[in-house]
Amino acid sequence: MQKYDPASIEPKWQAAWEGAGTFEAVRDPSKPKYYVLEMFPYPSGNLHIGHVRNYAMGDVVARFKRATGHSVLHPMGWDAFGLPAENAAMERGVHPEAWTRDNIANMKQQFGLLGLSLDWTREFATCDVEYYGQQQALFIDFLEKGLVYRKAATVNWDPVDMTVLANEQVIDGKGWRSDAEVERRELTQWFFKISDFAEDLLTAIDHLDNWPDKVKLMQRNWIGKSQGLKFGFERSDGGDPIEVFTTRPDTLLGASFVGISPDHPLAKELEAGNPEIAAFNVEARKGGTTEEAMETAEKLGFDTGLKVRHPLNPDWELPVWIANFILMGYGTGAIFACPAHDQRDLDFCRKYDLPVIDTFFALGDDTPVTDTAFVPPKTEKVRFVDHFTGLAEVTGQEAIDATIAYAEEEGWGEGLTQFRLRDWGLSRQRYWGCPIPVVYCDTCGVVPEKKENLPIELPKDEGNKPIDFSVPGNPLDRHPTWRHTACPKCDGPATRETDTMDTFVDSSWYYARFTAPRAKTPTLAEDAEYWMNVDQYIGGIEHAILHLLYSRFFARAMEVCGHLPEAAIEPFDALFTQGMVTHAIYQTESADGRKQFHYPEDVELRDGGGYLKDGTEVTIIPSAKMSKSKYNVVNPLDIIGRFGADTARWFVLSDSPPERDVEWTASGAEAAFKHLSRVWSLCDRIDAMDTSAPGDGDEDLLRQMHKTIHDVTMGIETFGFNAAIAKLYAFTNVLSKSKASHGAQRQAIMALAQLMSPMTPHLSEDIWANQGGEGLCAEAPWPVADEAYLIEDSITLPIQINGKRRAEVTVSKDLPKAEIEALVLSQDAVKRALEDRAPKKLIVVPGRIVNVVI
RNA sequence: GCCCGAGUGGCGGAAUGGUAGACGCAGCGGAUUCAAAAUCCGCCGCCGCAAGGCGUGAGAGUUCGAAUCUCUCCUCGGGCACCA
Repeated sequence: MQKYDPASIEPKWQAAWEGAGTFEAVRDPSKPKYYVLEMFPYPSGNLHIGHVRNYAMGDVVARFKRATGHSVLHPMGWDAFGLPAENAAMERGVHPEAWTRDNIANMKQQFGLLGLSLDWTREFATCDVEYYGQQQALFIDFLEKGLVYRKAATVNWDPVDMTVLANEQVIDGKGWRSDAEVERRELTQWFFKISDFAEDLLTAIDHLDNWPDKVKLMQRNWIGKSQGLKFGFERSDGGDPIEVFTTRPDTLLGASFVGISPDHPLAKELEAGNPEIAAFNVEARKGGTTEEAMETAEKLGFDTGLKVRHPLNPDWELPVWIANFILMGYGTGAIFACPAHDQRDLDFCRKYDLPVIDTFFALGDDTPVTDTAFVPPKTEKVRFVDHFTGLAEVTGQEAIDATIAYAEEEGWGEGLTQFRLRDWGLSRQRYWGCPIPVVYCDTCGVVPEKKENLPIELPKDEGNKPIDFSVPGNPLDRHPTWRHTACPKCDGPATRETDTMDTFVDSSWYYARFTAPRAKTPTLAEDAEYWMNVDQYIGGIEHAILHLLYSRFFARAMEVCGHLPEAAIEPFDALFTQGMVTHAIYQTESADGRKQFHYPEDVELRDGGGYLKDGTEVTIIPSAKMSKSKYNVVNPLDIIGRFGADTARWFVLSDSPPERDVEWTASGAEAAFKHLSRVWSLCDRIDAMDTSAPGDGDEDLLRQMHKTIHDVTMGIETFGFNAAIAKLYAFTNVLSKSKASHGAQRQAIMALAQLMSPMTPHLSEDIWANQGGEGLCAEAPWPVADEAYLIEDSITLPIQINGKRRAEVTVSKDLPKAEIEALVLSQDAVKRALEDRAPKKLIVVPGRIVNVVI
């Protein structure tokens, strides 16, 4: 008897698939197409167990669709620009490109071990000049259509390193390297006009039927459509009015002060003549630019001494404050504060001792606001204290509408639809990204590069020397020659834009590029028509908002420029967001209270606890995100080396539902391997069987087989991979105990191999060949369940008494209701419970359950 | 701070209004073995000798019937625009 040996099986079948070109996507008009895409990886250099899960899922779909007669596109590429390459360059003195290319080579080799059904002929990296050159062409088209523009935006500025920081490089408000307090600073930057599509991006969500509700909700909230009032506060000193937008104009009578951002033009104007204000603004600009940092930072304010007039009462003056929690890039960069009905404003007013005026009360409760603001609900009735609209009991929405109508009538404000969605700032002051193809000319101003001059390549060095990444700042900026060029318009001397593009730009259209990866234009109409849209997109929930929204915007913008057909403006028909692979953390604490982490291989698990070799008990923190510093990272290569790729694939797909996190356990992986060995050795048994006599159990086995075909097919179609695998386990148990004939068993084994093949393709291929299957299992059509076997003649009905299961009865499937009722009432358990009384009610749900109500 | 999601045996989970705990792990008993590993067979929510009772984070509600729907609370996780 042979042993299951994945190390010999897996390379063999990988070579067979490659030789046959099984996974190359071809446009075949005779078949329905299916485009399955997993979010492409960042080439960190090493395959992570999370990758195995993500790509195993996509591969299940791809292989299943291939088997069910589709022409499948399942490509792979690399999201290769980004910060980690520059960090590596800084730390190790390697060039970002060299580092990235090495990583890609490593990861590609590791991906190869997994036996994924990928079309590698379409591979590209976003740092390939052939890719980012086309991205530059897109940028120029967008610019011509008015979809890109420049404006000032806030960045994190490290005053010591004199460099822009990514949010991730800001730790507790300080620069990660310098430890200096980060400031917010304004730079002129490029923006995509995603706000042009805000309404469409929002309403189109309604038609994304195969997206998770969770993601759709997050996108809706992100776009954040709101109706409000825009109006100006007249300044008492006669200066320009301060424009304000509010979604709660109904609380206007509770106004306490007018607040402006430290970056508001007025704040800057005041700064010039008042050193105190200048000093405050510097202080207020400290801290990161994230919404979280803004919202949780300690609230700081400065009374400018200016006054404005309340629009509803010219005699009522409000002070103007500068406040650090007001963001310039949001609305008009100025607000009116209503402390009684907004918690943030309330906190601020309590701190600076500003008045709090109640204008709403909950019905039946006139307690004035103290420490908790009362936000008037929009749809429930509340008591509106001031009666200028003539309404006493109104909903928040009615009050809002009445106030807007009043403002418009009186001519001091206008109703406005505002989106939370801000335009997408794409400029990055970094080297390792796609250069923005724009030139600045003293005579002609901002000029897009001519398309024939594309691609604008990143310089590999600093002219005469290698780029030194340890020097802060952008190497493109200090490059001796790169930025100097001729104006595309007047041919006079000009300078290039030295900012590069956000890496989100790279990933916003790669799915379209996969349809024609070698084209001399961003896309090719014929290929885009055939392959788009992505039928199934799979990736992490962490991309629920930005990447997916940007991609939806890009598809629309590309359609405007003629790079995608109109049908492809919503690029992902179905989306699946998978969970993480987690692993327990093993931790001990030293005498001084310092935490120490331990590698899983150093911990012995017994009696429900974990112990080190010297007997010390470790604390086990289950299901933690894998992190190198916590010593709980599982290397998939170790697993593949020990058990093979099929085991790794089988394990990450079993146990947990795919959208949820799965915890990696060594015992789980081992169990997966044991199971696959068991399936593999079932073949031996068959060969030893008598071939002639049909067995007694044939009917039973075939019934189970068809049920399993049905259940597993359903499971794969609905992303219930864990449930499908459970059915396969159950069927394996049935099969291994079956006394059915050789013929029936052989049929069952072939079906089992095929049903497992999306998950364990190598093993299945081997069984297929051993049992004399025709051609490759990967190219064989999917088995179809015979309906005749799925219908049971008799069914077991559970009997509930008052909703609790107390007995059961087996009846023929078309027994009339009256006879079922009689049968139920004759049951001992039912008689006992009834004690000669008649039941109050008898509910018979045909084919499901009976409930006796007493 | 704001937004979103998840809580079911010792553990991962199944069941999306109809028999709670499928399937797997761990554990227990047995077979095989000189012995062990591997393999195979069986048991396995909790309390109880049993009959029976209890049981899906907590509390309430809707329903003949709730893990599933509604409300309140608790705990954990994710996202928040320059990480990808």
